[in-house]
Amino acid sequence: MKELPQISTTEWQVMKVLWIKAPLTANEVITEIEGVTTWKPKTVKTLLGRLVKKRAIAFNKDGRAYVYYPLVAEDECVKAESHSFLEKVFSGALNVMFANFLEEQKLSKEEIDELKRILDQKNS
Amino acid sequence: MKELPQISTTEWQVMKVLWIKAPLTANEVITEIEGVTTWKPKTVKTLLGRLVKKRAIAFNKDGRAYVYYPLVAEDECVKAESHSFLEKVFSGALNVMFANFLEEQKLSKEEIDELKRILDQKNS
DNA sequence: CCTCTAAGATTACAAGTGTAGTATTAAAAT
DNA sequence: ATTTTAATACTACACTTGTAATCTTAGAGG
Repeated sequence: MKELPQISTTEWQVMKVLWIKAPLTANEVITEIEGVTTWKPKTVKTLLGRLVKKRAIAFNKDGRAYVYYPLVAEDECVKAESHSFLEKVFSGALNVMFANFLEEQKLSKEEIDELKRILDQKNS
Repeated sequence: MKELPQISTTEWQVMKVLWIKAPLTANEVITEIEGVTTWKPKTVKTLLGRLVKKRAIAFNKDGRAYVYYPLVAEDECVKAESHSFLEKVFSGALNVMFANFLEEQKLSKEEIDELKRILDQKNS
């Protein structure tokens, strides 16, 4: 189990496209990101650079261009973020968190049924 | 519906004691916090000052001492934080988030049953 | 009244973040 | 071979955050 770097909110958006579509060149990442944000290309490059420095991603050279890929696993990062959030907001109380989300959010019948299926599986 | 200030991780700890026990003097907050962290008293005072500046809390004077109380509601803040987290990590996909938490975390049978009860209520 | 204490106010300071712009340089085009 | 392009590298810059220390001042104690 490795040390996970701290990944900021904007960096998460970059990681998410890399987790789904890596390997990607900087320009491909920029194209993907432009669908979702209003960031300038240079901003995305900065984020890629910072993620490299943090060792969250790495690249291979293809001529003058870099082709990026993740070094950290998505589920590890998701787990770490989730833990932080749960601690920060709910002091670790998972059931309180669930109850809260279920209160606030509207779920379709299908989603509710899916969650109940998951719970049933856990129960056995 | 008011604008919620940005509340940092450390500031959340202070807010949590105020939400539970306000009104509290700075020293009372410090005492509460000392049970949970290793922060120096001055650190807590800084956080109280920042929260006042952000208008997350306010105070009344009692002689030379300030007595603090929250200006923002806990459930509003919880909701906002939860939304940010859900967006950042799960791109807003609530069911994915649930499934993930249920995968990772261990829940007692009682907790699972409680969640199912909540789900049943939502379903009707 | 004067002194000391302790409360709040101000200052510190490096690292991280959001959001790019400018500089350098290698490769593509002509 | 020289010019142009465009990719990466460096620089910017204000704000937030974590983590306090020092300064100022109003009461508490004598």
